[in-house]
This record gives sequence, C-alpha cells and structure tokens, in this order.
Amino acid sequence: MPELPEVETLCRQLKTILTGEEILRIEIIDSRLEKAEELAGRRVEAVKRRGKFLQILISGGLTAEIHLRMSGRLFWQKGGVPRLGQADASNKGEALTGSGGITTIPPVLAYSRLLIVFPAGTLVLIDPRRFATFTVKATENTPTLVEDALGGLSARRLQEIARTRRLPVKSFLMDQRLIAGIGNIYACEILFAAGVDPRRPSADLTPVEWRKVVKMSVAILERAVACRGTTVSDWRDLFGCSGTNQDHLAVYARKGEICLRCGGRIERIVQGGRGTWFCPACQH
DNA sequence: TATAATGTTAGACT
DNA sequence: AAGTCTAACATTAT
Repeated sequence: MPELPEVETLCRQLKTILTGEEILRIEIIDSRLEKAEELAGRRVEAVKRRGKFLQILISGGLTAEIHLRMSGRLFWQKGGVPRLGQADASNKGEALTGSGGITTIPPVLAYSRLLIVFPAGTLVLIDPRRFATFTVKATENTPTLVEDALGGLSARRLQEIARTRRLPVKSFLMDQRLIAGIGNIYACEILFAAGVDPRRPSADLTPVEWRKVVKMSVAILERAVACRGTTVSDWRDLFGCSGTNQDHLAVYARKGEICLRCGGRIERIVQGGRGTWFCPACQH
C-alpha cells in the first residue's frame, strides 16, 4: 500500500510521538513476525525512513525495521494499554475480546498483527494480507548504497545505470535496488508528467528525458508528501486520516478517461504483473 | 467465479 | 555472470 510519500508521512508522525519514549512491551499477534522481547524497557532514539522502510532506532544499538508491503498500515492508539485476550494469526479483531476472556480496552482493530506498547499509547500494525515485515537487528551505520528517490537523485547516475538495461523504464523506476521509494502509483504519474512511454527500454531514454524523469519524480513525490499520501483505497496516516494526493492523480486508475494534457484516452496495460496506466497519445 | 489490489523476492531462463 | 521474467506469498473487494 504505501510508497515513499506514505512512509514519509508515517515517519514524520512517528517521530513526533515516539522520540524519547520507552517501549513497555511488544505483542506479536501474527506468529510469522519475529519475536522482539528484547525491546522492552528501551527507548526510541529516532525514527527514519529508507526508501519504503521505516526504521525505529532504539537505545542499546538496536533498530526495528518495518516494511508495510501491500496492505500494511500503522495506527497510533492513544491512551490505555490494550490487553491481549487470545492471539492467533487469523485474528480479525474479535479474537482479542473472545475466548481469552479478557476484554480489550480500547478495542484492538481488526487484522492487528503487532502491538508496540508505550506509556502514552500503542503503535498497532494492521495487515490483512500479512505481507508486512518486522525485523530487529543491530543498528548499522553503513551508508545506503541505493539512492532514495527524494535523496538528491542524479539524472546522469540513472542514465549510467540504465545504459545497459532493456527492461521497461516503468519497471526500472520501481526497482528498489536501483532507486528506493517509487511504487506503482507514482511510477505511472511520474512517467505521465515526464511525457515518457512506460514501455520504453530504459537504455533508450535520452539525457534530456532522464532529466525530465528526475525532475518530475521529485515534484510528484514532494507534492504527495505535502498531501500526506494518496488514498485511493485504504491508505490512512498514523491517526487514521486520508491523504489528499488522489486529487492530483493524472493517470493512475483512470483507464478509458480523458487525458488531462492532450484529450486522448488513458489506457491500462500490464507490466511485470502490475497495472500501468498511461496516455499513448502524449507519452512517447 | 475470475480478476485486481499502493510490494518484494526466489527461482528459472536467457 | 548478469539481466529479465514469472510465480508465489495471503486476503479482500468488485
């Protein structure tokens, strides 16, 4: 669900409420997530984003890393400490108030997979599809090898990497090993804004086109951050609020509709198993 | 009932 | 060997 702007939104909000706070305990509700009891009693020192990863730096040299993948969400549940009744991987919410005999106050949301409990409230990981990951490891200071899409992207650098690549430029933009942070919505929007056909082999883009792609990446992503993300289905921020960037979408999920730039028709194709929306009339 | 959904990755191919 | 493609992961909504 979340791409760079959504993760950045969560990162900023988490920073304001978690920095300096003590972790009381961790509840793993979905057993596929790794146990992390060693975090109890430690404090949050910082919250960072790296591409689509959220990193919570914790005292004693540990980092908890969360990736929300397709359906993961994070919520801040203010106030009282929730108590677990029964925890199982198929939790749809009611398990927490059911046969365990302990009523959860306030009620834990459906599809809760992980709780990180603080004195002031609880951070809840919600994830219907259970693709999200949660890992704890020693904090490392290795500089990131991959350029963040909002970390000073260089057109020259991208062109250099793309020089030997035949894969479609849309797949190139979404490859997290090449650029960190861009997903399906923003890849479509960036290429539309740059006027570049998503099917073009990466190596064929001219320097002028790469500059345009980089410029539009920054513009599109920064606006999306300012809008606190794109809510087309279920994205919500830490406090349950929708973003507003969906009001700025030009092509994503607009199959058959009129192109806002040239009046042509928006088409949908499939690339790498993902939907791609674009205007064949004005993206070349 | 079939398809698609804001993501990544292991394994198969080339 | 490195680049590219597909299926798989798990679940819901249309």
